[in-house]
Amino acid sequence: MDLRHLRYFVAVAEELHFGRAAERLHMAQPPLSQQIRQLEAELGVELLHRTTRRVALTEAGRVYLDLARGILADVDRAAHQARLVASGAVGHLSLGCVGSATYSLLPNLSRRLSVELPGVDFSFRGDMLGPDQVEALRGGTIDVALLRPRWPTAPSSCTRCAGTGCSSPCRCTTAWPGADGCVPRTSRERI
Amino acid sequence: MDLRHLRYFVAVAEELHFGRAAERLHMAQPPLSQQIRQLEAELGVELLHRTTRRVALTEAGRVYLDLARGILADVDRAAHQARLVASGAVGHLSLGCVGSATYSLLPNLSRRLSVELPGVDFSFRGDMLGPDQVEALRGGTIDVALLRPRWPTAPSSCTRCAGTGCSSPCRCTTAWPGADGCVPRTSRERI
DNA sequence: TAAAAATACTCCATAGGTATTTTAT
DNA sequence: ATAAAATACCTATGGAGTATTTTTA
Repeated sequence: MDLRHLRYFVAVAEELHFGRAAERLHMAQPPLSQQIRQLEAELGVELLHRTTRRVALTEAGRVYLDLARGILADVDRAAHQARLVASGAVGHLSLGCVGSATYSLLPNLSRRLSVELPGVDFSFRGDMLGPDQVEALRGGTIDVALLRPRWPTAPSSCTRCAGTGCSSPCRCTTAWPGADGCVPRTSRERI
Repeated sequence: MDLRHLRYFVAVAEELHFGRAAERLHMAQPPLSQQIRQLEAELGVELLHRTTRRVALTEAGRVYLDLARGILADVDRAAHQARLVASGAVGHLSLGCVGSATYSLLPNLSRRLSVELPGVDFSFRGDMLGPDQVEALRGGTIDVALLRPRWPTAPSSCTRCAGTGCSSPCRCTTAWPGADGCVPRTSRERI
């Protein structure tokens, strides 16, 4: 059973004439007759009652025509939907957010995202720690992490941040005396 | 685009492994890869992100998987439904009924039909004349006509029934003297 | 290095075409 | 007598198989 069978059947059922249906399908009449017979054989049901002079839908044919049309439309819709999701216009997106930005940044961000990407269903998780967000990103729990970037060359020997990057007031003066100020850009600057 | 593409994609998406999916589909791995590539090309969408070591659904793939499963289920349901209708267990049936039986016979009949064929949606037209029922049968307005059978050899020269058959009290004594009683079986007897 | 997907090719099943016959009006 | 579906047979596209290469963890 193929979509081809459904397409052919719909054409014949709409034309009620194998010749015209074949023309509409850009094919010859005999293979069309064959495919319809094949469909009926697979279903074990006569969909079209035909003499050489008249083609008519059976009751089962009428019901199947309706369902076949729906299926063909669904196939098109599915393709369209997949393209929409791939383009990013619709879908789900989960954002993780570090504690300090949860109440300052997130409300405005979420409002603006909803306007710019109305097809996307956003979910936000606030008050997450940096390492937890990395973990969640890896595991797929969140798609986007909002966190402070680690100071590029911050060493794990830093006694204050242990290499994960220091937050605003810290300049690593005691922890990392060699650095010329460990002040990361804030999340706000990145957006 | 074929149902084959959907079936193959569902198998790969469920196994997340081309080799195992091919095995499940009783085919070799290379043609399966080809068909998936072909599906993706037709959609213009990457459904599966794959390296040689890992196969993962994309977001679009997840959405399409859901829709594809639904479509495949609908195809099966449509076949099943067509078989049910062809078997007579479900569908529509329209009965025409002659005037005299409309109030005596029809109520019991409809009640019993609803019980015996619960899947069938009956509609009844009462108070129809014999010739109108024949007309409606031919035109497909009704599927079954309930009427009095014409007396097998009743001549159209009968001045009472004009050949359509006489009703109960008539014995054609004046109209058709040669006959030995023109008493048709009643509709009740036929059921 | 090994497991697994991709590539390259070959083959054959079957969808589709052509010619003809059958059938119902 | 004619229009249209069915039948018979042929062709060729493309789906599936086998062997091999490529890739990444």
